[in-house]
Amino acid sequence: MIETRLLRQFIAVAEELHFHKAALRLHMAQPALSQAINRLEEKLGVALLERDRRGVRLLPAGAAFLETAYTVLGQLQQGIEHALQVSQGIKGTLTITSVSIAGYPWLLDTLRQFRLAFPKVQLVIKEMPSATQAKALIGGDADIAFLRYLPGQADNIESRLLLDEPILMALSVDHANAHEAAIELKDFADADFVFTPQVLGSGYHHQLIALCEAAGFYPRVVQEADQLHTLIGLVACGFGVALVPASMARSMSSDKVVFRPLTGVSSSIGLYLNWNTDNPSPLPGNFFALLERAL
Amino acid sequence: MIETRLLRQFIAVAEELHFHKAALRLHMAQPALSQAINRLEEKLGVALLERDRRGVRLLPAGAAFLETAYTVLGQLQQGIEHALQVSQGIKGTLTITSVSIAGYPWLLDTLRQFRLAFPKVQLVIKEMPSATQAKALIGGDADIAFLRYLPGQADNIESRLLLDEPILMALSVDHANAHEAAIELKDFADADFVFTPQVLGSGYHHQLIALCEAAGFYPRVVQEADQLHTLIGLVACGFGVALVPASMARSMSSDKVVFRPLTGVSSSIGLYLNWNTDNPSPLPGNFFALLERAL
DNA sequence: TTTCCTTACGCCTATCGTAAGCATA
DNA sequence: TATGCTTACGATAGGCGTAAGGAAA
Repeated sequence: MIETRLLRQFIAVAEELHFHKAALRLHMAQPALSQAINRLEEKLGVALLERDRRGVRLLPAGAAFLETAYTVLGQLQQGIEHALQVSQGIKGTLTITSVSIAGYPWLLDTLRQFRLAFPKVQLVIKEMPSATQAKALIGGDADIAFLRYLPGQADNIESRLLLDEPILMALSVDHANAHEAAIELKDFADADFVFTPQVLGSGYHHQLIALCEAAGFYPRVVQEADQLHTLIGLVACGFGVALVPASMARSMSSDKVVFRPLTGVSSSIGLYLNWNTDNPSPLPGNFFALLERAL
Repeated sequence: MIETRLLRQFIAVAEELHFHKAALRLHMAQPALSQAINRLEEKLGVALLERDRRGVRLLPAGAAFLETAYTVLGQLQQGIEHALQVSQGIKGTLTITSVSIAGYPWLLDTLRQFRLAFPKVQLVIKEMPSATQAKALIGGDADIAFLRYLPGQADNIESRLLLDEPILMALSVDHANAHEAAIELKDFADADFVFTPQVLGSGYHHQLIALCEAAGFYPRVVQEADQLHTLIGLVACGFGVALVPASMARSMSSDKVVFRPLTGVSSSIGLYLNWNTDNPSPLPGNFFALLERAL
């Protein structure tokens, strides 16, 4: 196969068009360079240079291969530098999954700071349900996950509770209870609920169901939707009421929906930061350092 | 420096994620491969792989460098094939210069056939005055030139007379002599002429002046223009008359201009095919083979 | 005779293979 | 004990240098 040493030797000869001068540049003896170029031509199966009394000239194939030599060596050099920067966390891709980000200004702020601090790092941000996030994290498709529950089992996943936020009842402004300052959950035993779907392993869904059961009823779900902001939309349209984290109230202000705290039940839901301890990338660490300051 | 052998060895390990299997693929002993990868990592100054009890895994820098290894080897392979095709005349660039091509259907036909026969060859066609063509040919900026005279001197330029065409007088249809079947040149001693400019070394211009002098006068030039078809335009507008090769009459039919043969003088002008015998490209030869059949 | 590339041939060192070492399950 | 990577060390061959060869001006 063609070694890069041969490419460098060919470049020297092609640029000097003089074996002796090229050999000087390469700090080697001229006959050895002749041999090297002969080897190269033999390996390629094409004559690259024409040598005669008038000197050395590039043949068309030689001119074409010179371009190749330049690009190959250039790309290799670039690749080396790229790999160095990746190892230092200057370049690379950081994939972050999260539940709806809009409710957490400190997270948006950290993302913005990260982009400023590491402009060459491509930030991939994916909003998805907690269960999907957990799979992505374990599968190596995500580096950092902001989700609703502790994934449990997998021993290479580490978690940290970032915050514990109250659960609010979202009501249409037209709802009978819309003007009460606080809500008694048990008053909603017969209400129509809109809910996120029950996905296997979705701690969020389970927590809300458990909350209702503690209040003495099992919620009647009239409509499901994946995204919390879709739920809010459904509430606004009068489909029913919804239980949502307090952060939603901050990000989804609407004149058709009101958010009311619950009384009589201990109702809160956590937001957990999760990461894979086997992930060898230095990028999550860099991100955590910025996150620490924003919290 | 990083040799391509190291790249291939790294690719094998990165794909197998198992030193022994990779060594088998490379037909070498496993310890030697360990050493090779260690050398690579040392040369790069970055760890590419993580080896421990659980096996071998790619570090982020390793994943990045794997991409580099693929592209570098791929580009090298492509470059080798490209050089081969260039040497065979399948790929490359063929630059042809010519006087106005429109009058020579066989030339257009050959160009079309060449494109069909060698679709990967980029045909560069430049129309320019003969003197400029000669310079381009000597300077290596053109491979083949169709021009009006023998460039002389330069001993690495070879010429061939392709055809010798009559010179016609172009007249406005309103001209007094427009309805004569043939023209006596000496009758135009006092006529207004439009002419190509006198460029140093332009045999074409000299030939036409000599023609007039043989008829006993020096033409009064009222307007100059570079391009023959511009001259015809000027004739149509009534600027004067012009002497042009017969091929122009074929390509520039106009109801405002008539072309008349000259009587009483031996008037013809050659079209010469010229090429540089030092040109190592196989493309001109391929072109000539097609040209031969079209003539 | 000088210039400049190639051929001939011996030497050297980078790379390889074999064998031993070491950690883990 | 088996697996799998590394270290140690002797063997080898690809590539280099010196010297001679050959063609042209």
